[in-house]
Amino acid sequence: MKIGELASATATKVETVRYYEKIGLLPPPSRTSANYRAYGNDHLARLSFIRRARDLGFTLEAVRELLTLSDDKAQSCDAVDGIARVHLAEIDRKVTDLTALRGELDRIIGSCRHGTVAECKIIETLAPRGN
Amino acid sequence: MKIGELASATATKVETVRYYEKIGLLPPPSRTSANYRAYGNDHLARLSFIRRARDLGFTLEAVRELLTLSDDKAQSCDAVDGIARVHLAEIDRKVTDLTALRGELDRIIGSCRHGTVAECKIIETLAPRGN
DNA sequence: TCTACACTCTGTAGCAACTACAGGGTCAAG
DNA sequence: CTTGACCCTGTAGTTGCTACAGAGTGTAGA
Repeated sequence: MKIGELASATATKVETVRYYEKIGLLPPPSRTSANYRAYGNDHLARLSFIRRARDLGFTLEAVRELLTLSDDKAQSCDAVDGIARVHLAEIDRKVTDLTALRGELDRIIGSCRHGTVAECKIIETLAPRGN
Repeated sequence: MKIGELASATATKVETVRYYEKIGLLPPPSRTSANYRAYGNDHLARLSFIRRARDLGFTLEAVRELLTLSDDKAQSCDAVDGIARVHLAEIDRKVTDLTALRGELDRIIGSCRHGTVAECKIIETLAPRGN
């Protein structure tokens, strides 16, 4: 499989595949005589794993750990569970923050009377001291 | 006012203040004989505005536009309102995405039976083809 | 007066996670 | 035999800072 095929099979850009190789997330494949990368099914599986984890919002560092863990089949699953739980907590924090932000922004926008900038409540809110 | 005072008055790092100057968000202040930056109240007001907008999640590009708009007091407030609404929509999108993500991650974590990695449902979910 | 320490200066490099070239080489179809 | 789609390497850009390095300055205490 050439890099373009691998990329489209995993909805990844070609540059991203090369990037993953460069940072050691995807092992370097063998090369054709023309120096093209030649991928096998193991690469496809690994890249699918990476993409799926990324889609779930895991950082590349977390993905790296998950990959390492998934290679040691005999080990306990708890480390995997731990990484996922930390990530879940992080998402919860972000949702909370964004929701609070959303509320404030909504309030500010609601105060807009569509007059001139001089009377603009949005600008006023941003510059509490009258600017 | 020296840069350190301005920075602590606005809960900003000194490097960030210099960065805002470099990208043209904060006008270059006059200098003391020792080449130290000397800020006035206008700088304080402008930096406060920037920080507040950043806290509300506006990008620096949006902040730049808001600053430009706030300088033209006679203009209509609608452009300001528009920027804020676009930003609100963006936040809504993020919250929606994160909430969906959260649900999926929660489901995955809930399926963990705390056995070995070989039977790990989390890993299995990430690598649909059995890895 | 000396000296220690906190502050300031410029300039550059680093972070995450890609993305986008530039400037070349390769391959298959028509 | 040429056109176009691919592939290669390497570097620089993105956002919004943050962290140095290596220098100068200002001030308070001994």
